[in-house]
Amino acid sequence: MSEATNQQQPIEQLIANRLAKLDELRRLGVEPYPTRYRVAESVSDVRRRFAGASTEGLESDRPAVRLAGRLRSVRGHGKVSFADLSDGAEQLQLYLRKSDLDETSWKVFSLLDLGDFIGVEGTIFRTRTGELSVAVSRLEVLAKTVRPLPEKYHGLADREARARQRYLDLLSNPESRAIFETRSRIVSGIRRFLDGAGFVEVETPMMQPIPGGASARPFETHHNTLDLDLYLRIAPELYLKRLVVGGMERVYEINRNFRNEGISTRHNPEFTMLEFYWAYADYELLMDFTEEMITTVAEQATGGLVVPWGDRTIDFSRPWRRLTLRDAILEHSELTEEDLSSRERMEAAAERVGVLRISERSDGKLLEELYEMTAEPRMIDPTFIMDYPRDISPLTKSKPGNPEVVERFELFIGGLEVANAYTELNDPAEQRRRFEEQAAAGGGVVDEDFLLAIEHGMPPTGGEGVGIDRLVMLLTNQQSIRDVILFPQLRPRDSQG
RNA sequence: GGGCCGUUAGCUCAAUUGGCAGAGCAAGGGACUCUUAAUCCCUAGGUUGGAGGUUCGAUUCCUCCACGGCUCACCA
Repeated sequence: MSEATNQQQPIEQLIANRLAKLDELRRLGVEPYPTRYRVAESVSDVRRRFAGASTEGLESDRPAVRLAGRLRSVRGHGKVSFADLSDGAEQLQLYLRKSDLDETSWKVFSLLDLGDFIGVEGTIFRTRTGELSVAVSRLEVLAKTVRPLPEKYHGLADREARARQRYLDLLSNPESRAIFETRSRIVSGIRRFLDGAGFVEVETPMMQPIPGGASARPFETHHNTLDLDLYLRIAPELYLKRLVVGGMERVYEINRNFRNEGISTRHNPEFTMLEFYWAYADYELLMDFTEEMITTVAEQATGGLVVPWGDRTIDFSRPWRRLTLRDAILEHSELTEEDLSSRERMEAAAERVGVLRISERSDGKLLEELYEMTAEPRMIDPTFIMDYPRDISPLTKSKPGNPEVVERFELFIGGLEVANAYTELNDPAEQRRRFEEQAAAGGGVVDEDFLLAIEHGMPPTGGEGVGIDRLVMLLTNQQSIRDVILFPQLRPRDSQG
């Protein structure tokens, strides 16, 4: 047996060592995976409870605690040992003295490995150096860990492993855990804000017969019983508007969208979007509302309004700049009014700034491309870019007196598109013309069911989508969307290893 | 999908011009009753991502493949 063990690969040997201890525990009559171990408080709770307790106070009180957690490190000194117990968020030092423990507990301790879950009973005290610690009197195994964890000091650095085995990343990299805790605060902060403003949270179909509300390529699936092709939604927009028709004047949904496009530092095939619709609002009101919502959430999540972003900072302080798409181009590039004055001049300008496949782009798309190639990366502090071309905004109401420009804004922060909002088109005849225009240009089908809904009357409405993943990136200073999504899409690993 | 870069022990990282593949942590054995990246002594651990090629000799050079990172394209 031991000869065979020596032939094994290193990781197999490390596992064998742990399995041997597990067997030894069982021989001693100790169950390595007991059914339950109830505790009244966590390691973090105890740290908080005794944070201000003095050495002398603890010495006289000797408060008893019962705790469970994962063993993260051990510093042995012969007949005494120090160890760190973690609840995933915080650690507490354990102090184990052979003379203070029953024989089984001391023996069990010697059979532990880093990463094992244990339960301890003991009293709280401070060591000579002032470290809050538990003088352990009783110790139990709660779950044996049979594989070694990443190294304690450097944690897990390999980016692939961090994404594939997120549990190891969370365990060994506190910064990573902090990102996802902040993400949770952002999402709950948004819910609190919208609930407080009288919005109702709803859930609309993920599987749609016609993928609408955006123009990305959808993922396709099929329902067998109905023998029906379905698409994972690329946006919830057209369903949320049906709810506005139905009298839900303030609705929102925070959920996944799916787009079958490329993967990049700012795109994941499934991503989280907030969409909200507000009857009798328009895009100007939405700008005010968005400033308030995001500054509120940013402050809750980060504690301030000026946050680091790479080697720069983002200042979320209000008011945020608002400028039209045209003005943004003129202000942030060498281009002039002249360059935007005709199709020919725009094409020449597009050529100069490096836009590709110019001839395939509509006039409106060309203008947006010019913006993206010049001004967009420079929008670091929050900026509303308003008044988009009609032909790239088929669900948006035109500006009064100017049918070629629509009441639409996008919000840019840190060079990222974070939100997209419109004064919603609610004229069913005009909506039909826009759908037909899109269809003729190869951009999807006319959604008759949606038209049927708004023919029953949709009030004037403002609607907005906010990319939650990107907002989290901005508020946690992460340059890749993969680092703010727990399980980003990756290629399956070759099973051959 | 294209271009560039990367992949070395369980983890974090070294390795000169193509010349015996190393360290720290973790692991195993030993010492140690206030340490905290504990310390000290000893031991073991490698198909250098995979498959080919060049060479007396390949972690190193070449080709292909896998996965990842960055970037470009796609994403009204």
